Amino acid sequence: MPLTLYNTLTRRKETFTPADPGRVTMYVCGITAWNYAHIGNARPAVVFDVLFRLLSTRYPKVIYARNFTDVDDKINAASQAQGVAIKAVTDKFMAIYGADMAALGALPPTLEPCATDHIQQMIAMIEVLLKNDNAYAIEGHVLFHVPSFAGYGQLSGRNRDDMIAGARVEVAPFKKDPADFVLWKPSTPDLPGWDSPWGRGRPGWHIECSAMIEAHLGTSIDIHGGGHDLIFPHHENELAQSTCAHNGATFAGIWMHNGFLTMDKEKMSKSVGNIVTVHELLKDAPGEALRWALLTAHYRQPLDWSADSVTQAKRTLDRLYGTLEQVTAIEVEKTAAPRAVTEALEDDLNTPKAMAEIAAAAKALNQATTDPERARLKGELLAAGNLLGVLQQRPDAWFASAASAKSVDAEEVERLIAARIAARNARDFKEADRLRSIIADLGVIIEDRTDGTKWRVAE
RNA sequence: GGCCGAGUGGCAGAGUGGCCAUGCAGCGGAUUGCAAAUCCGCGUACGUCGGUUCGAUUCCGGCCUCGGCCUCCA
Repeated sequence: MPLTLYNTLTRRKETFTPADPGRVTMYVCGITAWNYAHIGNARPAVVFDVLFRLLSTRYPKVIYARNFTDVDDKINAASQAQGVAIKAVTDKFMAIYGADMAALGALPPTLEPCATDHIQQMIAMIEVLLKNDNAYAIEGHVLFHVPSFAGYGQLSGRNRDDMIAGARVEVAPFKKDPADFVLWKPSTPDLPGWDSPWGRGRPGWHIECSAMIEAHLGTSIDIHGGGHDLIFPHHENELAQSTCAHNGATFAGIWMHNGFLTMDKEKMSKSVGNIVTVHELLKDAPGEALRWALLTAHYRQPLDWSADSVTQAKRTLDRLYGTLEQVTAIEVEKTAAPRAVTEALEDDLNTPKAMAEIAAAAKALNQATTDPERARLKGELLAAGNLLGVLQQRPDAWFASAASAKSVDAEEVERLIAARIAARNARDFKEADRLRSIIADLGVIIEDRTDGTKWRVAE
């Protein structure tokens, strides 16, 4: 089945056809490294990780780049407030972000370029834009001249007049056009800056992505992704710059944007203050449960985050790992994921549908009566899980990590279970039930199976 | 004001012009010493008012409600 993806630019689903099937390119806007990432920041990382996994099963080489913005006013402010070097701030939060995303099961991207390593490329691109009359230098600034690009506004679906009418920012007096945006701006001695033909300065926000894409992926890329709020102005401006710098070449084949995470229906945002960081969430829940919760809604839909969504995700995974635990002894047969799962993902990453099919695969495994059947179905379930980036742990490791989140005295539980087994063997069921009731009071559920008594921590 | 989304059963959340989403929770049954796990089964779900249609949750239009972007933002 062909892979179809929704293209923000055309506002419809399109068949994905890479320019070069031997080298598929994807660029996703990452984060500004100034603080802990919140769970909303994690949504694109997880969503595009699923796409990365899916593409990797279809194409021999997929280059996935996710950038870090490491020069920015918020970073400067954090550096001054904390009295530490800028690089100390960015290094710290890039490392934390990497660890957090890894905990969420996101594979490392092929490339993670930093803005400050590409200043020369940015300057070079700005010079091209100046030469092409798409930009002008004035008072130490270089500005992109929006009217010079006829296609401006296509991506976000707005025209210039609307934008000017709705503008909430004061227009700098030296702008030729109110919509013009900064490519380069002067810097002060106390702030980071680089020498340039226009004096010591620093780049505008949008140019870094254009320059890094050109440097690492090429003039045109197959997929450009990011959060919905980046459509305007960030991606609109990137599109304008890159297209103009490359004489009209198509910048990105497909533009993809994930919807927002909300808290009580309101956008999760640091400025609103209704955020919960991945770092904090990981203290109470396995990363895999957070990942599952992030994928329960289609990526373009809004997703309301709550403690309950995590609990529910965890329970669902408990069930799936429970199914896998039952077949621990069965040797896996190497197979592809069930077609239904793959097809769901090929339809614009319909992860909820894929999850429904994973549930069906687990049910089939539970229903299986012969070992060869179990071996095959186990293989299918694991392959399906791998596409979504879940179910790859050993079941006992999953249950152990879930248990460790609560403080349960494992030795005490084991001792009580042994006592209960002795009571059962003596057919003293009254005593056995009394012991189980004590165990239950510890928050532990036990299961008598043919291969012995297992226990796990209740919610 | 301009542009763009969304409103589905107790909760989460897909999808479709006529038949089943799925998961969690709940109820009944099988199984179990009792449980748990698993399996089987159950619940008159589609914001509202009109229109198109043999038939609409699904298409069209009005309305209501909520959210997003237009400024840094995943």
